[in-house]
This record gives sequence, structure tokens and C-alpha cells, in this order.
Amino acid sequence: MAYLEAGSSGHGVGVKHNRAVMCAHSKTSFSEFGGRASQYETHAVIYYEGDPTKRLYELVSGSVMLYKLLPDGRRQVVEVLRPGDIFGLAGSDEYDCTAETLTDAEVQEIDLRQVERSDELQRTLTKCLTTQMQALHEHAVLLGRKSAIERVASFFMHLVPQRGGLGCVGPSDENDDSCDLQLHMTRQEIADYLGLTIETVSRVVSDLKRRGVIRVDKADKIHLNRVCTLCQMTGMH
Amino acid sequence: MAYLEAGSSGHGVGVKHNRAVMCAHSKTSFSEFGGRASQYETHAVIYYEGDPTKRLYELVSGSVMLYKLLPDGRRQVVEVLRPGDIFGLAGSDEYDCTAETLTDAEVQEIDLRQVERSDELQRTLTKCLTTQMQALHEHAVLLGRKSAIERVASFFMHLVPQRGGLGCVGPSDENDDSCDLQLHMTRQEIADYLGLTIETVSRVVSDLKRRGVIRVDKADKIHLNRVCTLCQMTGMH
DNA sequence: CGAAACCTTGACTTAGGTCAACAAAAGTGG
DNA sequence: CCACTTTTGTTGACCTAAGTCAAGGTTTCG
Repeated sequence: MAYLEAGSSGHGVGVKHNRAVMCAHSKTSFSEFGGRASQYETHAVIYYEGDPTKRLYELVSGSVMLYKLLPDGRRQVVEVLRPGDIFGLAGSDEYDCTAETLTDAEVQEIDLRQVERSDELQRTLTKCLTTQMQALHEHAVLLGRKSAIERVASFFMHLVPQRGGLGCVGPSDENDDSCDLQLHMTRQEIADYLGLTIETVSRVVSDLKRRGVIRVDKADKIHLNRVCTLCQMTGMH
Repeated sequence: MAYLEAGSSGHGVGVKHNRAVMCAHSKTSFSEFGGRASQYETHAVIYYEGDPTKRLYELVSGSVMLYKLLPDGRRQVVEVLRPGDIFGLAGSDEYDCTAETLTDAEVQEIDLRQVERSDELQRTLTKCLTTQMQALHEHAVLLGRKSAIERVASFFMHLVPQRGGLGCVGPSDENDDSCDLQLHMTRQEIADYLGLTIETVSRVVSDLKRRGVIRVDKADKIHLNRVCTLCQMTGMH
């Protein structure tokens, strides 16, 4: 597998047209509770902010973003979800965000009334929500306190598995600290996620390229030449 | 009661020196599960980011903030909690934020192992986390997409009960659309919450004063002259 | 009263936004 | 496979909201 998928661990690759394989890897939290699998294409809206809440969703493969809009059109992407993440819990009778796929995605859906009933599901939920909450905390730091370069560097680092976190192991091979990323997001989506404009994202990416930290194979496909160097630029070291 | 408490519904008033009263109103989610009450003074740290996770906390009265620090000292306040909110869930074995009181505060503490056991507690947790998650989503919009004035206006509006939300009822008395707020936060804390500098917060507050939208009784005590006007300034209308 | 913490204001700088032009991909239909 | 449109990305010139630095004012508290 050449490129790591943004927000996934590559689960979705090659699965699109193969329901059999899909079901094989669908060991999800929901499947045993009568959740039903469903497929969405790239840039499909699963629900809109303000829609009445009916179902809870678990992302099985692919990538989904949650975003909110201000009346004048400003958009903030509040979460980029990866397989295993849960979304659609609202606390009120309306969804607080729009959920839109970034890639073709497989999702397990379960009726909210069923969620109420199952103790086991509640346990899973608590775990998932806790993890997502931590991600939101870190994202608040990014949005409130980081420079444009730090934001982009942090964004890239989040897509590198096993690196940048607390227990970062350093490069596995000391002569090759590189990594390929597939973003699955347009510059606009990245900008709306990082609280920047499309132009700033573009400029920062060009700058990182000029400095030799990354190589841009396609707008979408980024090769990190030196993960450690990039990691130093996140503001967290 | 003259001033609404920031992040509370005024529960804490007059309770500080009276344990009897305190226990009387402690109908918390935790008390029935062997949680123990404990008191903290203003600006006390309940736990530090990085501390090993032991307990889960429920805020009973007063106000608590959660914040994260970058190595160079930049701080982001990620949540300002109000009575009923839960904190200390970490997902890993370390707290991801520092928890510090903004006022004298009463807190119910419960051992994390107990939380694992109780189904009912898990249910409460899911509810609380969902609500807090929504607040974090909205805060992400504020941090990523709002101007300084919009941030401060939003901050004030969050302290006004029954206003600014989806089901905003408008002024109860059409000739008096005013409201008193007690912030319980310094300019620095507000700045770190809103992703601004202390000077910008100060300037925006002065500007709102000059424009007659608010009156500053003490740095800490703000009178909103026209709630509706302020609400128009949040960027959400 | 004096010290320390906190807040305000002014002058200046700058990171990132805006506007505009153009380039490069990606889709569409003959 | 090639025009042709549309969408997406890049770059430059310029502008501005908010940051920085510095001085002084106000509260709080021992």
C-alpha cells in the first residue's frame, strides 16, 4: 500500500466494490446491536446541522468530516473522523453539525432508541466520546494558539501513525524518516479545518516544499521527507 | 441575587462556609455511588495535565476551567465548566488538561474503577459528554472563524440564561433587555479562552462600553444594557 | 501605606486575510 | 482522444485585524 489514508488506517482500500470483504472486516461496535451497514460516496452529506436526530453512526471505513456554518457562510470543520469514531450524538433533538464524507465511506447506523437500551453500547460510547473529546481539546489549542505553519505541521503529523504523540518512538529506520500521506481533503477543507484561508494553506504547503520538508506528489498526496523535522514545527516540542 | 455567576446558575452563592447547605443541594449524579464531596479554593489546581488519572469529577458548585499549555507557555483554556459538568475522563492514563478552579468550588469525586462498574453512571456520562462535546464544537467555530468582537460577544452571551440559543425567547420585558454578569475570570483567562491577547480583550470590552452596549461595574462585573444588540454581534445572526 | 497583580491605552509591527490573475487538474461530451 | 468548461490550486500585491511593546492607571491585599 503506497499511501496512508487521511483519517483511516487504510481499511477502506479496495473495499468499495466488494460487499463480502466489507462485511468480513465489519467487526464494529454496532453490528451486534442490529445496526445496519450503509455506503456513502465521496462528498455525500449524511445529515445536515439542524436535522432531527434519529440515528447514531459509527464510521467503519473511509473518512467523514463534521462542520458548522455561520449564517454568512463561514465554515468551521470541527472534526475529521476516522474508522471507529462515532457521530450523530446530539444531546438535543437536532444535529449540531453537518456530517459529510471526504471519501467513499462505510457506516454502521443504529437507531437512537436502541442506544438508550444497551448498557454495553453506553460503555463503548463513553470510551469513544472521551477520545474524541481529547482530540477536540487539542484542536482548540491549534485553533486558538498556533501559527499557520504550526497548524499545517500538526495536521500532517496527525496523519502519521505512531508519531508525534506522547509515546513517539522516533524514526523506525534512522536513515529514512519519511512517510507518504493521502489527505483526501481539498485545500478549502483543510483551511476550514485549521481556521485558515485556502491561500494561507497553499502558501504554507509551498513553503514546506521549498524548505525540503515535504514533497507534493499531487495536491492530495504529500510525501514527508523528514517526519522529525516536521514534528518540530508543530509547536509542541 | 444581584449578579449571575459565570458558568453557574448561581448555585454556589452563600454556600462557601456552610457544609449543611452544601450537602442539602448536592443531588449530584455521583453522590449515590460513593463519591465524596470536596472543596477547592479559587485558583486551586485539581489536577495537572500529565498527572496519572485516578478519579472522575463532577462540578457541584462554582466554576472550573480546563486548559492546555504549549512548551513555550502559550495557554489555551479549552473548557469553562459549570455545575453538573463532568471532568477528568482521559481515555489514557494521564489527564490531557489541567483543571483549575475559577471560584471557590465544590466537587464530587469518584474513583475511576467505580465508574467502570456502574451502568447508570455510564449513562450519565454519555449525556454529559455529549453536551460538552457540543460546546466544544461551538467553541471551535469561535476560535477558528470569529473576529475578536464576535468572540467577546459570544462569551458574554453564553453567560446569559435562556438567550442566544436556538430557542431564544427574546427579552422578557420589552423595555428592559438588560442583564448583569459576574465573569469570575481575569482578562488573561478570558483571552486564553477566546484565543486572543489580554490587550485585545481589554480593547474590545472598552469598545463595547463606548458604544453603550455594556457597562463595566468592575472588571469582573459587566452589565449588558441591550442583550439583543450584543447577541447580534456574535456572528450567529 | 506600599507592593503586587491586574487592567487600559497608545504607537507600532506583522501574520495572515483579501483581491486578482493565472495555472493546473479533472470532468464532459463530441 | 481532444477541445472545453469547471473546479481546484498557486502566487503576487496589498491591506487590516490583532499582536507586541511600553507606559501608566487601578485594585487588591498584606
